[in-house]
Amino acid sequence: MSKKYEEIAEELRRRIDQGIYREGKMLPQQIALAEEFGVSRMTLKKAMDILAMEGLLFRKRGVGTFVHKSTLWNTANYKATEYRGLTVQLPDKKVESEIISFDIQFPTEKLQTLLMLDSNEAVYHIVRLRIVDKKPYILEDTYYVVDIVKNLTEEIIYESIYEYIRSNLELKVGGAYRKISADIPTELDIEHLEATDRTPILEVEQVVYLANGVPFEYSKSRSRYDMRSYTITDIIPN
Amino acid sequence: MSKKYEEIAEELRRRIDQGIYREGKMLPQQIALAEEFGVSRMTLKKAMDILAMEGLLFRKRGVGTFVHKSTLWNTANYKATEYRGLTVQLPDKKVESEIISFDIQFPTEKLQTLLMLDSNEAVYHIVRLRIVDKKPYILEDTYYVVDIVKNLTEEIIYESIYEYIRSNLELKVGGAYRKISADIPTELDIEHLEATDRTPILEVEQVVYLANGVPFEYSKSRSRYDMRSYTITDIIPN
DNA sequence: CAGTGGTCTAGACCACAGC
DNA sequence: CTGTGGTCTAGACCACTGC
Repeated sequence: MSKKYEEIAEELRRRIDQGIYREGKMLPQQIALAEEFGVSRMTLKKAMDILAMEGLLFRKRGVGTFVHKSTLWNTANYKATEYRGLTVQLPDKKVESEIISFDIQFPTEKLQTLLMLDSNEAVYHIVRLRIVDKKPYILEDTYYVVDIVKNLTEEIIYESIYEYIRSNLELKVGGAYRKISADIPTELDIEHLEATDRTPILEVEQVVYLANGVPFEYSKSRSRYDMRSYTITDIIPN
Repeated sequence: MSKKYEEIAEELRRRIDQGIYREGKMLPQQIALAEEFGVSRMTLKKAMDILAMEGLLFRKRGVGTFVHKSTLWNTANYKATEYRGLTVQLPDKKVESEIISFDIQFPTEKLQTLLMLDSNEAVYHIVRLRIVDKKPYILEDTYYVVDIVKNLTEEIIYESIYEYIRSNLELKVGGAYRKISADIPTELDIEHLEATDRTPILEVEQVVYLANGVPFEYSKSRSRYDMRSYTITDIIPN
C-alpha cells in the first residue's frame, strides 16, 4: 500500500467508521481535504471515487459530499466483491473444511477456455465442504491452475487457500466474473449440506483473475437458500 | 454524452465489437491513442478504466492492453449492472406485463429508512408480472417514491417504467444496492410463475438510486430458478 | 453570485516486463 | 535498457446548486 489514493481512502473509511464524518454533510470540501493530506485534488477525488463505488459516500455537484445512510446492505452477510476467502469474511466464526476429494487432472475443453490453458497444463480439482460454527455452509467445487497455485497440499486446503495464495505465493487477486443462480439440490448437496430433495440451493459460479489479468480459479459454490445471500454495491461515480 | 472519456470508451467498445481490436495485443499504446483522439493520456486512461471494469479489457503494466476473451460471461442472460429495465435487456423478445396490483400508500418504517422518506411521503406499490415471449418470467414487487416518479399510470406500468423515468421524467439512474438470494416459493410465486411448491426461486432485492444519490425504488424480483441468473463483472482496474 | 464537485490538460516521475 | 501502463501534480475551466 504505497499509493496515496489508497491510503487516503483507507483514512476516510476509518473516519466514517469512527463517526468523525456522519450522515449529512461531510468534510470541508475536496480542496481542503486535498490540502490536509498534502495531495492534489485529482488524487483526493480518486480516493473518494473508491468510497463512492463501495457505496459509503455520494456526492452532489454544487452541493457537497455526504456519508450514505447505512442500511441492511452494510450489515449484509456476504459481499459479492470479496476475494479474501471465507476465513476473512467471517472473522468471528470458526471456519473449518472437510475435503471430499482432491486430485490433479488435465483440463476439459471448457476449463481450457475459461482458464486460458492448453490441454496439457494441469489443474487441481478440489471438492471441499466449508463448515462454519460446526454447521455445513458451502460446498465448493474448485479448479486451480497448477502452474500458478503451486504445491497445494491437503493441509493448505484444510485451512485457507486464499491465505496461502496471498501470503506464501504473494499473488494479488484482481477481480472475478461471477454468475449467481438458484438450483435444485443434487445428491451431493443433500448428502453434505443437510438439505432435502426440495431445499433450494444458491449457486455461485466464478472465474477469478490475478491482478495481472491471468485467470487461476474456476469454481462453483453451493449453499442452502437459508444460509447465505449475496449483496452487490453497484454505484457509478459521477 | 458530452464527456470525452465516455465518447472514447464508446468508440473503443465499438472497435472491440467490430473486431478491429482482437484477443491479444491491442492498440498502439495509450500515448498513441490519446494522440489519435486528441486528448490527454489521463483522459484516455479513464476511458479504458471503464472498459476494464466492464471486463472487456485488461492491462499489464510493462506489457500492454489486451481484449479479454469473451466467454460464457459475455453471453450471459442477465447482467446485474443494468438498470434500463427488461425491455432493454431483452431487445429481441416480446416483453409484456400483467398488473396484479397498483396502489398508493404511506411507507412502512423499513421503507422510510431505505428510501429516506418521512412517514407522510407516499409511495406507489406495484405488483407486476413480467411476461417474456408469452412465458411468465419475473414477479416484481416494487415501491416508487411518488415525489420522484410522478404521475404513474396503469399504461406506463403496463409498458416500461424505466423508459418513462428516463424519457419523460428525464431522470438518470446512478446505481443500486442489490441482494441476491434463493428462496422457497410463496403462494403468489406458484400462482403466477408456473411454479410448484418445490420450485426454487431466485430473488433480487434492490434499492435503486438516481445519479444525484437519492433513492427512488425499492423492489423484490422473483423468478423460477431455471428462468434466470445474474452475472457480475467485478474487476479492480490497476 | 459564490461555492460545490466534475473534467481535462501537459508533463513528470515511478513500477514493471522483457530483451 | 527500452517500452509499457500507473500515479501524481498544479492549475484551468465547466456544470450544477442554492442563495
